[in-house]
Amino acid sequence: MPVVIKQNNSDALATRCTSCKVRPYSFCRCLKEKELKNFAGISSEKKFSDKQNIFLQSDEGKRLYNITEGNVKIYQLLQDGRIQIIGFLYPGDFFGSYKKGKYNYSAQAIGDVMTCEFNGDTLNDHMDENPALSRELLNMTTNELILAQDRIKVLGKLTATERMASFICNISKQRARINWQDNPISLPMSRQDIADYLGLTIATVSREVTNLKTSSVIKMISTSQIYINDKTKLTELCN
Amino acid sequence: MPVVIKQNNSDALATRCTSCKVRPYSFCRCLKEKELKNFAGISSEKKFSDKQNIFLQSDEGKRLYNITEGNVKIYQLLQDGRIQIIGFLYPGDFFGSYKKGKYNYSAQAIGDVMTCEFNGDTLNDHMDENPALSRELLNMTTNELILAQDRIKVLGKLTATERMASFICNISKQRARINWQDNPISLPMSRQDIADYLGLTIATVSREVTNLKTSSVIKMISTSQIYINDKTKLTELCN
DNA sequence: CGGGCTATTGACGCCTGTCAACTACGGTGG
DNA sequence: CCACCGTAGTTGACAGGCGTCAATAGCCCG
Repeated sequence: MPVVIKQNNSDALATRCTSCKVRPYSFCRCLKEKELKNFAGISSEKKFSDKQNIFLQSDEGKRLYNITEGNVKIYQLLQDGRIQIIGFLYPGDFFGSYKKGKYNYSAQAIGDVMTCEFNGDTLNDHMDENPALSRELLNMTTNELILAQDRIKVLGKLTATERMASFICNISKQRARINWQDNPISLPMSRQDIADYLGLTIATVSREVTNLKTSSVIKMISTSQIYINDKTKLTELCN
Repeated sequence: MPVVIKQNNSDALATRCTSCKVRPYSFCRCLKEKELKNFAGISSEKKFSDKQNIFLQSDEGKRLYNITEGNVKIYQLLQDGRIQIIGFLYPGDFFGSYKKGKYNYSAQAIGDVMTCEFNGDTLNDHMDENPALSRELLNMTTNELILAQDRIKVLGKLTATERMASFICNISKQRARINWQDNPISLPMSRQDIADYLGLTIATVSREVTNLKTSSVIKMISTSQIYINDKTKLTELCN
């Protein structure tokens, strides 16, 4: 079970949102300082540990989560057990649903994860009162849609080499966006996760990493630490 | 060049939105009757003919289009000419962008198309005045995102047979959603378009259609008219 | 009836999947 | 501190699904 970290007592509420490190990157950045304490009151911090499911696609529920620390994968399962990872999510990203019905994917923690959990109904009420909130959610959902459309192109047309190259490129860009080190980069997810994300197999992913090493486009600091030697060449490989 | 059909004179404005057949399926359904005339004033009807580009990915612009008649494909081009069709759009769907910068895809008419064109700035202003509008756009964008995520699964994990089956299923469902005949169904797009949509080649698409015919899951009325004989079997093939 | 485009079908090859063996690494216990 | 073990990643051999290319068939329209 997820762990509720702090009770919503007044002290905690006063500082939780105002001191939140990911606020500049999450949808709550649209709120004014004075609204934050109130907003903290409608959310609760929840912690998840490695490989713990945050929710399943089959769950009935309307909860929205904001990642404050760690990484999350969202995925869909096919009947026969095949898995497709829809996306990797990072601090500042949100996921879940504020509508009734089943979720469109399952969500699982990669390593330790800290989240802000919102009830969909409560969030909807807030949107009614504060139009800026729905505008910001519209903005961020539109950005998500753009990312999803780019992924459609990757999975529909790119070769294994191109998929791997664009994966590394995109991780690096994402790190830069939230002001983290963008080279070298650490990969929090396993090779199997990368394969399930790129529509490949673990063997192919491994081979492509080896190829990138051999052509010295990248250098492996460790299994999960990549240093990009030649950004130009990497970008070319992305097509 | 696109053809502007009606000048925004007062008579046309009074009836254009109120008599619009796709309004129950498009984002403007959130507007009240009395707001419609005003809303008609910020849009203009534009017509496009077969294979005409509505905009290119490289265009600078912020225009949003609502389809009132016909079908549109949105697609991305790779450097070397490979094409990935991101989606087929139908009456009631919207596309384009209300933010500054380049579009995320190109849009092209499939057959004759009638649209409502909005200027992004004007639409943004309207969202400021009318929060219901941004809520509705949020709803519809969220639905788009769900469709895109399902497509990620299709392109990442499904076999050619499964892709073809789910394509036919989805078209049928889409027709039902806007209260059109859902069996038999007409396919407005070419085999090449279907291939570029499903991440396959025209040869494979053709072979899969033949397989579905041979196993009498479907029957071809003409090249572009499919009758679904066995919906259960078709659904099973989708996984 | 003929020309041109689109769709179908066949032959063949390649990219990536499958399966399995091997290697690297990290944690645990003696 | 090191031997042991389990998990994760790499690599090789082989196979198969889908792409490529080309020939044929079907269809629309003049």
